[in-house]
Amino acid sequence: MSIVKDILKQLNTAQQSAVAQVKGPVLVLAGAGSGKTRVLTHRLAYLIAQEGVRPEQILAVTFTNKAAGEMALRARELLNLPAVAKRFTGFALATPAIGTFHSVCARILREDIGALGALWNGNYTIFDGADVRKAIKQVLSEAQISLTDFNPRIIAKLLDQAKMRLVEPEQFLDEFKDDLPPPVLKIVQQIYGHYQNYLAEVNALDFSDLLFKTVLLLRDYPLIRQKYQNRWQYILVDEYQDTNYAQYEFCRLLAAGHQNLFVVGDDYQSIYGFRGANLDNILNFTRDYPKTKTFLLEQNYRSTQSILNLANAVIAKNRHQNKKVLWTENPRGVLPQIVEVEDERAEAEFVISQIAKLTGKSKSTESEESEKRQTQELEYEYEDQEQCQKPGRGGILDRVMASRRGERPSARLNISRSRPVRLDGINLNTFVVLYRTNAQSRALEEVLLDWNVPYKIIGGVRFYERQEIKDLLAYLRLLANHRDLVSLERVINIPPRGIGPKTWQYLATWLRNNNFDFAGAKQFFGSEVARGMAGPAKKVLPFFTLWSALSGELDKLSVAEMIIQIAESSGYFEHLKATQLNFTEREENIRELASAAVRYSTGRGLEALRGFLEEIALVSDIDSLNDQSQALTLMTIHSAKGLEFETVFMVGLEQGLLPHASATLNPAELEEERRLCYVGITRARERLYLTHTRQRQLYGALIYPQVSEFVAGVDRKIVEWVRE
DNA sequence: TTGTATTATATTTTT
DNA sequence: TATAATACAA
Ligand SMILES: Nc1ncnc2c1ncn2[C@@H]1O[C@H](COP(=O)(O)OP(=O)(O)OP(=O)(O)O)[C@@H](O)[C@H]1O
Repeated sequence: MSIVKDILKQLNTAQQSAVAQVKGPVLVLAGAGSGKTRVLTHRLAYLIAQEGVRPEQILAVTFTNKAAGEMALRARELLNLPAVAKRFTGFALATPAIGTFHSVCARILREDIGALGALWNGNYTIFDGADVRKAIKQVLSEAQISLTDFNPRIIAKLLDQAKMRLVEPEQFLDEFKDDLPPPVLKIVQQIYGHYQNYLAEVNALDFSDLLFKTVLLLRDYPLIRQKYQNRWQYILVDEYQDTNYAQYEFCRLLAAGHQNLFVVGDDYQSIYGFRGANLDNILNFTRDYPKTKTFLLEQNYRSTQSILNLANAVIAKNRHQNKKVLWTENPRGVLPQIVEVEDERAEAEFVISQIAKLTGKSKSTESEESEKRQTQELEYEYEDQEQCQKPGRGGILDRVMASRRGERPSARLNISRSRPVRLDGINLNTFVVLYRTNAQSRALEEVLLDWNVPYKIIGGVRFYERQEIKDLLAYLRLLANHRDLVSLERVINIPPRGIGPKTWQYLATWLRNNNFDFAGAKQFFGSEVARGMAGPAKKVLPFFTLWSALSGELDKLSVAEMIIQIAESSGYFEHLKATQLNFTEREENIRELASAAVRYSTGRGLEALRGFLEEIALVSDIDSLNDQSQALTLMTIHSAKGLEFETVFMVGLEQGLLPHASATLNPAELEEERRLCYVGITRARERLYLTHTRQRQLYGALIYPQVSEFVAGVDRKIVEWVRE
């Protein structure tokens, strides 16, 4: 069969053997850029084309939604199927289930959470961190526990850890006795129990619950377990080194029968320890699955020899890891540079001037020298320029950034050595700036703005976290799940209806005592008002009238229409106009939310609404990254996982930043920081610049950092040390 | 109840 | 340094 041949043709022999190992557990353990993701994608296609596996029998788990989309697209290409724009939105026939752990679990729970016998149903709301903290506060105040003694942030973190370790409230005392002193332990356990009850009452789940509850379903309910074990005969998992215990159990339970579990990963790249990732999942895979066939991929296709040399030198200092060989046939390339600059602004200016030099837009002598050093790969950058001129349709974030950039389509630069340089016509997408903390993006942003360089920031304050967006989403969430008290509290007085804490307490209690009967509430408060009763009834009645009108229209309107309908009929737009100086911008954002809804689906009713809300709850900023919009991308090293760029700038290579100050004492955390450094370095295909400053503004104070211990003292044969 | 002013507080990475 | 929590006046 020629399709199968084509699939295998694009792989080396080691990759081919891994792809063709159809049955049983398979571990692909390999370094950065060795084609792990490629192997996973090709295996997906291979199973269908060669083995005749029905697509819907395959589950592929990726680390981001974006990776899921790309994998689906690539697999269809390999199978000669026409591309479809549609995303994976359910467990459809004739398509494999491809998604993140969270999105796959969210869908399982939509179908089956009712089986748990608690108050949750398929319309559940997904709580983000802010919602969780509000819920915890509510629980604390009900239990009369002092907020100052038990910081909701810290509680949230503990409960998150518990769930990632599959610890239920009853087991909390045993499992966390080494982590907390006894009196605290006892109280946190109580809070945990109350919190879970509260979530059930308001029909909500937090991020960790998505996995936690799914694993409980699979573990304790044989019929459900069998259903999914039969549904997915083949399970593929990318980035396995960053799975936590709950995810490990999820895979183990699903694969328990057929054992067709195919995982790929790189222990050098485990960087999500703070999210419960357990390196031992991958290191002990062969012990947990004795029949495992292991494949090592040792050829790197991404980076130049010079970049790999540095990467290997950095990671060699770690102890808790498998030894791996990584080589490449790629050209030696230019040496990575470690550049010392004055401060964080100079850091940003270095990035800009270096881009100008590399793309030959500068006439300065330095740039000619550096041009001479370049390898021939630069050529195709120029070819790409023309095609990439038009700014892409892009996601929400692109639009937001574009509007922030204003009307200036081209970038005019003044390099510090005074010659004006234009950066237009340059494909900025081949560059990326990586940093350890989001806060570092601020200085970069300022300088880029000064110099009119188009940029986009991944992470930080996200579009969906803007106030007006959260307000509108709260209305939508309430329509999908009217028990969601956290959303109700948010919108009950927006726009202002004269409802403060007292009336809110009264209303919340009434609803909880009356089974969240909104129709009943409207009647009850209506009759109170009719009887001429003063007090809360008069204030809350308009809200219930609004709610009943909106929910009556749910089936008639698309999500986008509903968004506008809410903003208009609730008086939200007017409220913005009356109270906000930048109300046009905020109104624009709301209309942009509506466009996002259209892009998701034009369907009507609860089903469409639920899907849209789920999508929004689970998107990460990185999902909006596309290569069409012409802008320099800035992101954390964490977000860059799995990506590659021709030129990478890593900024802030300093003690205290990378490794981060909070990790320098603990050897395990220090190793994770070093892996983070390794991940950053190995994103680069051709050129790599690591910068560090002589002085930097940190939390208001001026500090004089040392160069990062990860690169300090690296041989001049491996890196070029530069002082600006 | 609402809006503003002051003060405290924590500043790593994210689904 | 920013944001959140709190206090107080209108
Ligand atoms: N056999 C091959 N022939 C040519 N190019 C390949 C081959 N295998 C992988 N590549 C290329 O190497 C690069 C890295 O591949 P991929 O992203 O799959 O690696 P990875 O191991 O998942 O990397 P990482 O662990 O860093 O995320 C990609 O550009 C890919 O197209």
